[in-house]
Amino acid sequence: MAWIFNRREAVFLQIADRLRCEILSGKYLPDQQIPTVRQLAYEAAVNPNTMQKALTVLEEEGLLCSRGTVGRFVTSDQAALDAARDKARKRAVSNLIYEAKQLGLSTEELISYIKEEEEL
Amino acid sequence: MAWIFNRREAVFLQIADRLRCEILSGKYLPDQQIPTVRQLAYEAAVNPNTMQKALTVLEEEGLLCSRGTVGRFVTSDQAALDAARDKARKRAVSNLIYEAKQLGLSTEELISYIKEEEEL
DNA sequence: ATTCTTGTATTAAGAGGATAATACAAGAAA
DNA sequence: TTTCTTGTATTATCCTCTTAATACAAGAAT
Repeated sequence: MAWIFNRREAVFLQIADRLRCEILSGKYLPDQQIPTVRQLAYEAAVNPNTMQKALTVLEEEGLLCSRGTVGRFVTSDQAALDAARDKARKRAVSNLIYEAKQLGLSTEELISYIKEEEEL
Repeated sequence: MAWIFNRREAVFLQIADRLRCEILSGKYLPDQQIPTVRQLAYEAAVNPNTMQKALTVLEEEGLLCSRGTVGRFVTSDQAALDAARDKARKRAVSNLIYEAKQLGLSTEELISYIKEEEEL
């Protein structure tokens, strides 16, 4: 099934976000090969160029590395993966707190909203 | 001071978000006049066209309305404002929870992260 | 050795967003 | 009435993103 993208952000960045999440959440293990550019592009239903651009982002972040013509792999650097996971979490939380403040929500209100949402 | 924008999303959408927050958080009261297009564009340090595009978004949402050549005003429809506030809050919370799940964070972990962040 | 598959690079075309520079209608202010 | 200020519209230019269509080098598979 084609991946879903919003029209606010560049697709290649949304793809990078999604793949980063998948890597950090363990869908792909350290040193594991990921699907080819063409395969991923087909799955996401985007142009191969767009997929490659997204993969380049993750490569520059040190999460993926290309092994010549063999294929592309998740880094084997466990520490780098842990650091990236921590960074992503902190960023997500900071971002929500920022948005909540913009809306005039206190931390307590925010937590109660989250608990409410949880029950659905 | 010039407003700060990221390069991921269209500037006019970021402006709309910011102004929406300001309206919903009470910076501008119902029926109150907001600064002119040109003034806001100057403050944000963007092209007047870009500012107008953002204002049009909020107009279509029913939060702002233009009174001919007099200027632009926050809606006097208190119910509409309340509804928009509620919608914005729910959306922000849902969004964080979604992101948290993507990262493999449980609701409990998320709340503890928020409390941590609060203490900074 | 030959073919396949891999990542990678290039070029062109089109869409959307941002800036710039105006222009205009209409109510407010003088 | 005249001038100012308001929102609004128009046109052109530039940049980024996306798609499309290839092309190529190099290791893998045969």
